[in-house]
Amino acid sequence: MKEQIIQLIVNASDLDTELVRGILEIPPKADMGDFAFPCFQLAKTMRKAPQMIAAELSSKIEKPDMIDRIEVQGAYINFFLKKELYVKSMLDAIDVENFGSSSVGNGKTICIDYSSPNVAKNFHVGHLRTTIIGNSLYKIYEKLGYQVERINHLGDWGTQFGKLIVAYKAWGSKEAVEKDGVAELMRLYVEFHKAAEQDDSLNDQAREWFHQMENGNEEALSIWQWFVDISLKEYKGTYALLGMDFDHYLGESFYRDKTAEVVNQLADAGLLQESQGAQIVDLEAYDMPPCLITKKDGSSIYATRDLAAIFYRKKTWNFDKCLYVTGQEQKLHFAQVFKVVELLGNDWAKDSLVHIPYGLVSLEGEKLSTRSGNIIYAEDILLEAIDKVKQIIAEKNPQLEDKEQVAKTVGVGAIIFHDLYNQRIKDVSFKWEKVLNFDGETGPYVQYTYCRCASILRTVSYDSKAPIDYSLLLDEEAVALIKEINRFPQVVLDAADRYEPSVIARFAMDVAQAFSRFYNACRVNVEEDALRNARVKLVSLTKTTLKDALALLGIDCPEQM
RNA sequence: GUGUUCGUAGCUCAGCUGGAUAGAGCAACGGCCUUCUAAGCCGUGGGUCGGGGGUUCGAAUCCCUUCGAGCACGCCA
Repeated sequence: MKEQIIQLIVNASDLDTELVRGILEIPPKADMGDFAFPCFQLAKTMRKAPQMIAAELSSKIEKPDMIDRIEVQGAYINFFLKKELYVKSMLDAIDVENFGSSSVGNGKTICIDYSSPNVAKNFHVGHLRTTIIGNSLYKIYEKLGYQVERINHLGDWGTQFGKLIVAYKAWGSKEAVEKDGVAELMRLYVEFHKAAEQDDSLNDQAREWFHQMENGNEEALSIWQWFVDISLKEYKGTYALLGMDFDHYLGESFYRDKTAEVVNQLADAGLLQESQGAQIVDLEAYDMPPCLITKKDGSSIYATRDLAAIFYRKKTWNFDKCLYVTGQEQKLHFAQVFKVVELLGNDWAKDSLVHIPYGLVSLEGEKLSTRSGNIIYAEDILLEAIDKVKQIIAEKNPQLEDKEQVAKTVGVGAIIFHDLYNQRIKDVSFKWEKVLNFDGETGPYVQYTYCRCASILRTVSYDSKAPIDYSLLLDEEAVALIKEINRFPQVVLDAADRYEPSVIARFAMDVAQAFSRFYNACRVNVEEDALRNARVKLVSLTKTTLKDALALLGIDCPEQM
């Protein structure tokens, strides 16, 4: 219908079709019409007051049957469509099976590097963000037809393992590590740092053990592997709770035999310079500090391993894009690494390597830090949320079946939604009372709305094959809901373009709010068959849209709660 | 110091590829459960869009400047 209006204006004005398409907009409020054509920017070329242009242009437009009326308000020409036809055209355009899907990504591959926790360290609120954002981007791109490779680039290599081995040998035991897992490894790590402050020789021992690891020392590697396995087991428990998974666990250790080639390439290309004993790539020409490639002792650093990973991924999956979901504090690091890739003659680096930063998580205004005890584990948050949901169920819906499963779906959904509802770049101040609030703009609200839809479809009898009389869906609330739902395909594309899951979360909220208004204003279970069938159709469409939208965030919907 | 991100209602945030009286939620107050789940709906109050310039017919939105906050800036990742 938009196209038809564009055509009407073009016919009446001799304006360029694309120009008209660009100007035509949807008014901020329903009582201003369904489409609006502001004439301000035509004033310059037509050398007339915009109000006059609007008046003259509107008088030249031949009003077809689909339009109820055309009104001029100032410089705006407002088009009011015949609601019945508009509603029908919107609903007909929706292919329920593939609503929101697209083929724009067909034949293209996207690698997403996310979550990537540091092995032997606890999985806290901050890690939750990259995991949840990355997972949502995966769902969004999959919806658009892309082949997506989910990569967990574990921090499983480096000097810290030398430290851990020293600490384990000095103060640890097999039993304690097996019993307490990552928590015990963290304790050993902290213990090491305390002791190293007094005795610097411990640092030398640690470096020596890491050196042994790099040289393939069996004892060192078997302890390291054990620590990795223990950590991974815990992380996978958290992933399972979140309902998330990866296609590849390829940590930094995977690239340890692939960094030498990168260094050689850089040397051959004449990009390496020695500086204070280290090897660097100078990036002054690009207004950036130098990128450190090898330390003065010759060993590789994270930039080197990131470079090796990029080339490995390009070779293995020939990605069209490779996304990095990490904190915004790493912005400079990725800018440097991407530039180095480009300087090696890889033109694709410019468009296909993308850092997706997110804001810092603080705890009640204070920085997260293990040492001061300012730390909250991801799993604890999820379990607290689930527990809170159980309490609410006991209070509001004690006869509910499947209480455990519902509590998990709603509790985890609340945490994920809370994390994705705002723009990812915003810093987050973690507050329990916010996270555990399930009223208003929250995941449980959207899920609750979904349950209301499900409940109607369960209890109301209707004929799913009966033809729908669209003239019965003209209540203000119904039209508003249909307009909202209709945005879904564009919303998914916008979210992908901006790498911004919050766009989807906001959309889910808008649909849920529009439905709640419809629900309160329009009863579905009415006597008249035709009206009941029409409204059920809308409820059913709302239900699948909410489910699909939440699925793009990584959130499930219970049928009852 | 340099770079970068952010600054919108008491709080948390939408809106930012320029357009009609700046929108939600939370908190406060007042209504709505004998009919589809009240984790809901309706209403009231609450804003110099950090400040100042500029571009424009039009700026929360673009540019400059200034103030404030976070983050980064070589051998951690």
